[in-house]
Amino acid sequence: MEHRKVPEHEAIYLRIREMILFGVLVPGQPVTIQGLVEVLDAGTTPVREAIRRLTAEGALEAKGNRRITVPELSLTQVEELYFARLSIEPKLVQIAVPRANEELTKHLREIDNHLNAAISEGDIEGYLKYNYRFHFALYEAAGAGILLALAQSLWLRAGPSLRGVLGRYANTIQPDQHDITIRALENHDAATACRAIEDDIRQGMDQVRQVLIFGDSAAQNTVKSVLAD
Amino acid sequence: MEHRKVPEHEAIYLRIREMILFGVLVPGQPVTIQGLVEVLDAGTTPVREAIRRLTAEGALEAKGNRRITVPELSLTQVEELYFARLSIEPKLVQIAVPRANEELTKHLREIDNHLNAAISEGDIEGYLKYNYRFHFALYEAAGAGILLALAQSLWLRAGPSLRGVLGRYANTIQPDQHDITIRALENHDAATACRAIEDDIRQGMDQVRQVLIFGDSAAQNTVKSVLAD
DNA sequence: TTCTCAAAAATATGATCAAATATTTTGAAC
DNA sequence: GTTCAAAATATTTGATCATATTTTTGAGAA
Repeated sequence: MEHRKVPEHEAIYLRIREMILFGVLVPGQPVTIQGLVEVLDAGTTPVREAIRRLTAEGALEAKGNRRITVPELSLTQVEELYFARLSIEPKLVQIAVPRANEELTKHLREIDNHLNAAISEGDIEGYLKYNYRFHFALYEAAGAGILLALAQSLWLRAGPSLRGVLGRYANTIQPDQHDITIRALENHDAATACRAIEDDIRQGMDQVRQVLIFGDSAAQNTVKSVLAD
Repeated sequence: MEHRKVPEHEAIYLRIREMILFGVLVPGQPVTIQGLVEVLDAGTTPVREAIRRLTAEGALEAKGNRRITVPELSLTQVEELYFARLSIEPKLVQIAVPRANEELTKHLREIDNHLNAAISEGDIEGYLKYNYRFHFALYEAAGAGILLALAQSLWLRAGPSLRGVLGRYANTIQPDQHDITIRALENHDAATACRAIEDDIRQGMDQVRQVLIFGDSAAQNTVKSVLAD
């Protein structure tokens, strides 16, 4: 049995990463090395290395004065992410479609069921996790490591802010795009799959954008108006 | 005098980064922490942190067995970079054009002069450095930090392989696109500037691609045929 | 306010331990 | 006696930790 021992710095990296992706650490929150050392009961060196990695990925932000925080997105940064996600993620889907097999669609359906369950239970964290898993199970199928890494970085950047709005407007979540995506995969219909993922990205990013432009009160209405179309 | 001291790990990061970008470290080359500690005359912790950062950026590759190398690009990876660079970098130019002022174009012209001098002297390293500076002086003018970080990562990934081919075919370098770009900036002509950068990216990446497909002997001819168009 | 200084946090060093690779040794078969 | 491969050993490198040093912050005094 090949049980490769995962180095501490790798394990710590993954733990902090999840804390960022799934809402334990929120935008603007200061992150101290010492603090993480205590919370995670780890040594300073592994925590330090994990933080450097996450900073390089844009999941954390190194302020000038040796302070580190979870980034708060500005409006222009949201626009950048909007553009970048729409450039990279549909491409991953396009590559993945011809490589998709029944195993993949079955797996995606499983994840999507968990996702829907989480939504109906109002389980935000569950929603975030299964949504993440859905997208990256799909993206990984493309076998395109560089684009995948870019997508990972983009999710790490968008994740915390996305969580912020979803936490407030969980009821407006529209998982329909996932169904469409899976069906398109089964039909080897790349164009439809790409469009579904594009729409999925737009839905999420639009909410973040609306909150930034109009403040908290706006996102709800915006989403409702989209639903009414 | 406010001389904020740059932390060792930051300085080391920058040094290793340059070694990767400008050809001291070549694709496939194993990189050891201990080795860098000796070469750079540094402590293990700063080197370690710098390596984690560079690994996250794709400038280095962590093999399973705790080994680290400068990545060798596969053909599919080159295609990924091709696509990603063409997605991100022209967008940065598009954003930069309306923000460009005389100071910027003057600076770019300066860099471009150095670049041309380096080419006529057959100074590969100089070429690489000024080419890098040209692109990122332009990209930075966009004021789009996230897209800029993505572009940086893409250059770190493409750089070593690009150097490999340029080192062999320095005489085929076509810096014309830079002239076109600067003039387009002066005319606030975003479309032309974007197209020039696209062509610039294509020229470089095509050479890498050709070498990967047909081996060393092919790139020269391919470039010539492009010139003959 | 501005300055000083102590506490807290980040940074960096070097030592120690563990893991992986490289080298040598061993021993059986031919 | 030679060859080859497996075992044993040595060496290199990576991972982590404890500790010392430096930097920053922020409270309180001038």
